[in-house]
Amino acid sequence: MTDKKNEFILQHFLPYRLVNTAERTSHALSTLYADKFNMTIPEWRIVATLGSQDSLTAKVIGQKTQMDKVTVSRAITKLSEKALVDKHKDPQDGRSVKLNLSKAGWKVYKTLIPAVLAWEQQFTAEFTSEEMQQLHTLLTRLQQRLEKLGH
Amino acid sequence: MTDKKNEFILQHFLPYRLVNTAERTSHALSTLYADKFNMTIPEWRIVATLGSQDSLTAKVIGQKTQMDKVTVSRAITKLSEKALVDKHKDPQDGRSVKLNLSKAGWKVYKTLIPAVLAWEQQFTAEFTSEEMQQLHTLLTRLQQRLEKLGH
DNA sequence: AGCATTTAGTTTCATTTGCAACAATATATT
DNA sequence: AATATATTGTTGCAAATGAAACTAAATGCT
Repeated sequence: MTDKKNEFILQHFLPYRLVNTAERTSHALSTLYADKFNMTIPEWRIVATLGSQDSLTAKVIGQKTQMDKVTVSRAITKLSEKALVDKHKDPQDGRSVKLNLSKAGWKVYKTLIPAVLAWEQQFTAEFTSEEMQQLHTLLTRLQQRLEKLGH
Repeated sequence: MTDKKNEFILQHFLPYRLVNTAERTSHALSTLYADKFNMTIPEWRIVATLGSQDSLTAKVIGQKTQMDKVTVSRAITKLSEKALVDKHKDPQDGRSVKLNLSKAGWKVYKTLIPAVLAWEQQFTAEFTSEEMQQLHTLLTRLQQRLEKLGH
């Protein structure tokens, strides 16, 4: 009988499982904003962020969404080209650009939010609210742990 | 007083939280195989997979690791160039290639596994085994849910 | 056997991504 | 005030990625 005690199984390895679940979730969700609105993840995140709080700079959006400034910059350029966000210079700081959802951007936002919330509802339909609470707590603790380990 | 009940907050949205936690975890872990061994995620996954079960085809590896066949193909090419895996034609099927870790591949595997397990240990150090069990169960159920929803 | 269909893996192409270098502006130091 | 340093955002470049087209081999069908 071979010794299985020390065997490493990728499919049981937490980082792999996290990434795999996240990727599949993300891909499933993306059909909502990609198929209908031809938006990428960064674009969706920016629209979602500006929807809750208007007039943010690219920098702040990067901090809030944890995205690289290059990613944010490029997504903003696209959203601006699509006329979903308006850019206007910050009078306080000539380097910054303040961003707002345009009328069309708000329309997309107001369509998208119910859709993603409905999807999340479906996704978590079999979880009790205690289990959801558990899941969120565990994710928070993992993130805190990452920070403690320097990431 | 503004109505906050229906406000959408990206940072509380489960898919975002999953992806964010996973990305950060993955990035943290990648220092182990990227910095020292100059390996990508697909390469690491393939080495890890071949370490537990030898003589697999690219197709099987793709199924086990949930990676695209293109990704697998390219990672195998690189691993083969680096002489970490040996390719040899399947005598049963001329289209398939059977893959094995080379001597050097095993050496990398034997170095990497303890390192990633140690890292996982650190990462989850503050979780009780019940909490780990909970987390794994929740991830499994999310994945089952994704499948049920067609993903 | 001969032809169509499926399958394993590779290549091509277009897109995404991140790091590093950069330009423009703001802040700190002297 | 002048110069150095830091910060915001963009661009260039190189690597990673995935969809679709492709090659070669195997299987199914007549």
